Amino acid sequence: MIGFVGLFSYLAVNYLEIMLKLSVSESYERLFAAFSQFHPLSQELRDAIVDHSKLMNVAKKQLLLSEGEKSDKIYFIVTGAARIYYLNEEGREKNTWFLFENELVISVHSFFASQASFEYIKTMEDCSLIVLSRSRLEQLYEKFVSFNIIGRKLTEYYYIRNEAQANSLRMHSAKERYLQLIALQPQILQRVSLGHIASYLGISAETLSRIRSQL
Amino acid sequence: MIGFVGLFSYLAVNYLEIMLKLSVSESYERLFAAFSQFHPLSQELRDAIVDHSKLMNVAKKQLLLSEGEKSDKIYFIVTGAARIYYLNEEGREKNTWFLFENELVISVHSFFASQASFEYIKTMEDCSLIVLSRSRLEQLYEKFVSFNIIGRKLTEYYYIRNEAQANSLRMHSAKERYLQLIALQPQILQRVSLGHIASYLGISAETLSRIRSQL
DNA sequence: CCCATTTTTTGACAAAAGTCAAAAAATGAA
DNA sequence: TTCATTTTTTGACTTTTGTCAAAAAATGGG
Repeated sequence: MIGFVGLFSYLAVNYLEIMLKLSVSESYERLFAAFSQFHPLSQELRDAIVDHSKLMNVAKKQLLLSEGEKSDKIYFIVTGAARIYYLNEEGREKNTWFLFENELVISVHSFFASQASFEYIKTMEDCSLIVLSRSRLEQLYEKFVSFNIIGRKLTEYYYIRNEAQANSLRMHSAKERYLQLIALQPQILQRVSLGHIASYLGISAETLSRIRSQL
Repeated sequence: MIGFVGLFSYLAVNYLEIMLKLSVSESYERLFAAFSQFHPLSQELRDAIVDHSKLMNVAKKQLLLSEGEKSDKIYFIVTGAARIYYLNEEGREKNTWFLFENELVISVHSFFASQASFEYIKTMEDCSLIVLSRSRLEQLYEKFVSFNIIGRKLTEYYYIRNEAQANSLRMHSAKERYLQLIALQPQILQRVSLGHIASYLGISAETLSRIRSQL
């Protein structure tokens, strides 16, 4: 009897996963939707993007980039979540970004400047990702000049977010940063542990716990 | 006798200023040199940039942007220096960037996102600036699609710098940030007061003074 | 459902940096 | 050069956040 229940729940989980899994074309539709917010994409460009990239599934807690490597891939998260972190002097992980579905993931310093990375990228959940190598991306920029419009605007968009985060670290106390986070991204609390959130906010887990207890 | 000395030194200063002042074409050559590091510029594009922009001289301590305004101009510093700052809750100026010759100046949040600015831009020295409005810049992007390549790469370049600064604030102590600054930009100490540098490093002037005294 | 593992909380104390006030030093306009 | 103004330094004390250790709570694989 227990065997049957076990088998049933196993099948049910797989069924759920199949239900949640997007087809290849649905996945690319999401990428194109994200890109076309900035500038329309020709069918030819869409086809070239599909040709040059690949869709892959990655389990949770898998490294997409390690310190010392050169980041030569850009990821679009179709489903799932990832985080970017570095190791401080004592070897503790410090998160700098959390990224979710419909967002692009790179290590900025490493990818844009072709330098060895000082940061790590790791999935936080099972992910479906569209992966494009740096060289393939550059080929697309060369072949489709108007793709540079999208590239420019996407870069501007992530730049703004980066600035906002940097300014938040400069301008606000730990408590204000936490309140800002739950006001602007409340879903993050459902998907990310408090320890990870604390390091993202630039504070210790203990300090975050104390901030939360006095609210 | 004192009158003559005074007159002489007055003339000498003016002579120096004239010597240092660049002609219009020399000024634009500097802009083009900065841009062509990323991608060659056609003569047609160069002409259009000259047509769409203007060269202006601004005295030191003049505001280029105030809080609440929409930043709709991008500045290229031909000569001089500027700083970006915001006012904290107590109304104190906090510097976020120092910018010098051959660098572009915008308020990222305001310019890219067309939002009212929370920051100020002020010259720190007499400046010679090339000014381009946002709408003119967009016209250039539309008319010269390949200009988007330059725009994209420039945005990537400043994005990297912004990330590096944000990471420096996150990863290093006040003392480390100061040592990094004098290692990487020693000239900054000659041109910017310690009070301004302290707020740029995210510390009080007193803390910077103590860091310096114990070196 | 259970137990090992991970995460979060709490307490006591330490370290880093801020604040305020006053003195010292540097700057710059007449 | 001189004097007023601005900038920098110094001392005493406070605040914020970090660290270490241990307990409590939550999670998740078998």
